[in-house]
Amino acid sequence: MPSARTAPRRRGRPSEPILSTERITETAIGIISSRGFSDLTMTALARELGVSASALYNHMPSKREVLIRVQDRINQEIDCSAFARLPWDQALEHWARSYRDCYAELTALIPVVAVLSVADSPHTLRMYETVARSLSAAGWEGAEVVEVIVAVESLVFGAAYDATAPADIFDAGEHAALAPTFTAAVAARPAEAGAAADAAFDVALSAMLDGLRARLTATRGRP
Amino acid sequence: MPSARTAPRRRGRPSEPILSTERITETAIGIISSRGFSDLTMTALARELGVSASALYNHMPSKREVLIRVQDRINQEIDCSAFARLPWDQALEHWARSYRDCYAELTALIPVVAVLSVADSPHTLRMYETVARSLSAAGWEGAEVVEVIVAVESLVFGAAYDATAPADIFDAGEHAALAPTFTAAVAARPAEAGAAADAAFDVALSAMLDGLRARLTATRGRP
DNA sequence: GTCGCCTAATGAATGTAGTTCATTTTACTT
DNA sequence: AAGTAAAATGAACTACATTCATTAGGCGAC
Repeated sequence: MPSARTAPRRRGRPSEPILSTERITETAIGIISSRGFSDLTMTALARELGVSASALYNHMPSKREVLIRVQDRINQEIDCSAFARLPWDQALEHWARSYRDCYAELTALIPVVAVLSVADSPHTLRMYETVARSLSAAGWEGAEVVEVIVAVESLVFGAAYDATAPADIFDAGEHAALAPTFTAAVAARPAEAGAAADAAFDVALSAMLDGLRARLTATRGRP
Repeated sequence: MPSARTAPRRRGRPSEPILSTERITETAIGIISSRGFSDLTMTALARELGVSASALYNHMPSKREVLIRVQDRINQEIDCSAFARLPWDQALEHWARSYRDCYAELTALIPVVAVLSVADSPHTLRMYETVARSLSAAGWEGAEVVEVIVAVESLVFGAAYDATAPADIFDAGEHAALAPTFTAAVAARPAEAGAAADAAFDVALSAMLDGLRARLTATRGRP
C-alpha cells in the first residue's frame, strides 16, 4: 500500500530513490487491472506511488513511454508455449487465442501498440522470433513469415474490440425494419455477448488457418 | 469559407439558425480530411463553423455524438456495390478492401466505431443488411451470417492499423541479434510501408475467404 | 573536506480540451 | 400579447499532460 503515507515528504532528493521505471510500470499495470485503463492518469499513477506527478518525468519522458513499457510487459503474458510442442498451425491458434484474451482487457492499448516499433520492446520482439521460427521451420519463406504474423495479429486486434463490445451492439432498435435479414441473423446468436464474440472469433480464426494451411501446401507443391 | 466573419455576432438567438447536426457533421469530416483527426476539437469545429464552442452543445450532447455521426457518414463511403453483381465471396473481398481503405485514414475512429451500437447508425445498418442478404442467399444460415461479417470486420479493423503503421515498425534496431529469423523475414518485405501492409492484407483476406468458402461447401454437403 | 554537478524529489504554473451554466435574444405557440 | 422553447454568447470549471523553478541528498574531483 504505497498510497498511504502520513507526513508529506519534504522537498529535495530523498536518501533512497522512491521511483524506478520498473516500479512505475508495475504500478501502471496495477491501476489498469484494478480500476481500468481510463483511470490510468499520470496523477493517479503518482498518487499510487506516493509521489507528485512531476516526479514521474524524471524517469519517463511521457505517458506514451509508460504505455510502451506496459505493453512490453503485458506481451509477456501472451502464451507462446505451444510453438515448442505443436505444429505451426495449432500453435498459431493457441497463440492467437491467448493474444486476443490479453488485449480484450486492454483495447485502449491497441491504438498504441498496433503502430509501435518493436525496437523499444524486447519481449515483444522475442515473441515474434518464436513465432517466426515455427513458421520458417514449417516451410513459410521470406516475407510470407511476416505476412502470416501480421495477418493473425490484425485479426486478433480487431477481434479484441469485438470481444468487449456491448451485447446489444447489433440490435437495430427502432430501425429493425430497415434490416430484416441482418436482424434475423443477430437474433440467432447466443444471448451472452462473450459467447457470441467467441463464436465469431472461432469462425474467423479457423477460416484463416484453413486458408493458410491450403496456401502453404499449394506453395510447397511447386517449389 | 464560414470561418471568415467580420463582426462578432451579438448574443442571443440568431434570426436564421447557424448550426444543424448535418452542418456540424460535415464540417467535422472536413476538418478530419484536411487537417487530420487530431485537429478535430470542439473548439476547432466551432471556429470553422463561425460559432462559439458551447453553441455546439445545443445540437450535440457530446463530442462522442459528433464522432458517431461522422462514422455513419463515413460508412456511406464504403463500396457495397459488389454485392449486387458478384457472388458472395468476391463481393466480400471488394467490400473488405474498401472498408479497410476507409478506416486506414481514420484509425482514430476505430475504438469508437468497433463498440458502437448500430441502432444509432442507419447507414451502417443498411450496409450490414446488404452484406447479410448476400451471405444468406449464398447459403449461410442463422448466426453464421453475423459471424462471417464480424470475422471480416475484425480483420479489417486490425489491418487498418497495420496499413498506417510506420515503415520501420518491425525493425528490431539494436536488438536485431535477439531475433535473427524474424529480422531476416522483415528484410524480405517490400521497403515501402504501404506495399508491405497491402501484401499482408492480401494474404490475410484471401486466407480467410478460402477458409470461409471451404466451410460453406462443407456445411452444404451435409444438410 | 568542500566545491560543484547530477539526480530526484516538490509544488506551482501552463496549455489544451471537453463541458456546463447563466444570460441574452429571437422565434414559435396559445 | 404573453409565455415558452430554441439557439446563440462568454465566462467558468474540470481533468489531464506537461514544464519549470526550486530544494536537497549523493558523489567524484580537486
